[in-house]
Amino acid sequence: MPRPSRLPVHPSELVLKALKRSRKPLSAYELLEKLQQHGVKGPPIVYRALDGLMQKGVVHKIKALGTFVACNCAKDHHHALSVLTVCGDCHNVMELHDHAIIDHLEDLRGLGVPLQDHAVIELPITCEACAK
Amino acid sequence: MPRPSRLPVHPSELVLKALKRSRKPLSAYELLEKLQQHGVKGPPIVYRALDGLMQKGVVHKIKALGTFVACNCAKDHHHALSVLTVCGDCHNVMELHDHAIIDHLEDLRGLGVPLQDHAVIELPITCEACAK
DNA sequence: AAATTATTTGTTATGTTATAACATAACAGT
DNA sequence: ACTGTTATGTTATAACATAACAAATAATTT
Repeated sequence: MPRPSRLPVHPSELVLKALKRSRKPLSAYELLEKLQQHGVKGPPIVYRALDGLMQKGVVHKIKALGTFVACNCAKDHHHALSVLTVCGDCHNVMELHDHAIIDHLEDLRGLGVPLQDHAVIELPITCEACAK
Repeated sequence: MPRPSRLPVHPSELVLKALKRSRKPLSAYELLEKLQQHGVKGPPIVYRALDGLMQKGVVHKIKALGTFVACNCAKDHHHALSVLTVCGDCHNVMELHDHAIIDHLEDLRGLGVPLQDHAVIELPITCEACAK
């Protein structure tokens, strides 16, 4: 039996690039499908890559949908908090960078809510397009 | 009003009671297991009951955990917004009834965020016990 | 450098959460 | 009681996630 070969490119690079190319959030299995052509074989590889990227804060999980997005912040720009809107109708996701909003949510700490560092807050909305 | 069911008791009653009895959020499959003795046979019955209860606003889904809780508000007390804290460590969930916090989150609308009616906002926290 | 150990990466199998698809029973209006 | 509609029951499967193990790389000791 031939020895199994390692992947030519590191999984987390592949995953991050795929997420950046995608305009919408992707599920782990959508990522897997896309990356199979690059030799990625199973879910654990994708999930481990996602875990690492989430710890670095460059990828967020959308819990409402079970999908993942690349953070589209400027590279060296670290929020204490990430804020995502999720439309309940069309499931579109947007990351908000408006500091008025981010700071407003940070203010919850002052009201006694011990928010996690680098917390990701999902706001269930009805987007303008779906409101009509 | 739900329609009579072939089961001795209507599924949504069974589900709601089970959730109220439980001190912690339950998954649909935990509910199923508990309710099998009452004749509930499959996941869809549980999920449909949960959907109905969520529409009425008496049950919330914790998306971060894939579990469900009974709203412990006063019966006739309807929030425009529900706020849950979820500890990332111990996964404890609490529903907040502090109006300072609820109103603060409502204020997001004034900042241009078209929050859904009866939106459920999950706040990722580290609870006091786990902070140590 | 070789041997030892720890860590990471790859793979298989399985666990968990949720819904599709279809069948049947209850109600409303005729 | 027939028929259309909707709620409910059932089976099967889709979608999401991780446990457990194997193999390879990296780090550490000798």
